[in-house]
Amino acid sequence: MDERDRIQTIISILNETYGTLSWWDAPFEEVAIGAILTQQTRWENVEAALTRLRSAGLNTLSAIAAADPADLESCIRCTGFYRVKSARLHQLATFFLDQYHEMEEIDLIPTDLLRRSLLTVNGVGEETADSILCYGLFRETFVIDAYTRRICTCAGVSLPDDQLRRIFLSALGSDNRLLRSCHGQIVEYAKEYCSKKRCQECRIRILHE
DNA sequence: GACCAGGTCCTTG
DNA sequence: CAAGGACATGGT
Repeated sequence: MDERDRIQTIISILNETYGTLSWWDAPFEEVAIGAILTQQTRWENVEAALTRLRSAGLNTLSAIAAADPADLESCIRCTGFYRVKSARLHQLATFFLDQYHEMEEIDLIPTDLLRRSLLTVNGVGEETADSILCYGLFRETFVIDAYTRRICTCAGVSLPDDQLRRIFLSALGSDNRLLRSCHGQIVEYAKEYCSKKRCQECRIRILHE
């Protein structure tokens, strides 16, 4: 059983377990903000920060670009790394506002070009870029994060991120709905079955044989 | 009180 | 280039 087969099997097990998932359904700007805030951070803490940002009227890119850093920091403190993240939010916001004036302009940019462009923003790495592209802009890409790696390792697949991404993409096809569903399934499954203590119940582990 | 969380950047060897 | 550290709060 090669890497590709194992990943195909992972996908089948996830589909049997959850069916198609609707996951991280949020407006583009909140996806972009959340993608930065969730770096190395539990989602519950990100939710709390998003709530604070909304109350403060700082849940849009233009508001963030114009905000006093201290205000931004106080809203996102609960996500940790708040000084770094405040700077990253500001950089991402000004990137979008400087480069594109309307969403229609963004929609015209091919995905790989937009991806490379996002990666030039300080504070935006591969995972953050793919999250914004996949969940915020409905593009054809796939998110490789700690959960994806953990599940793959469980299945006996250890490959560099870029190869994992290629294999998942070719296995899943170009439907954005399926791409986001699969990554959502991975997160749900990893949280439920691949935590430190109960990795025994993980069906994906069987692929080791 | 240690240890980890849906990363990324910068500095060293 | 690989490895190691910094960034920081909140939950187990």
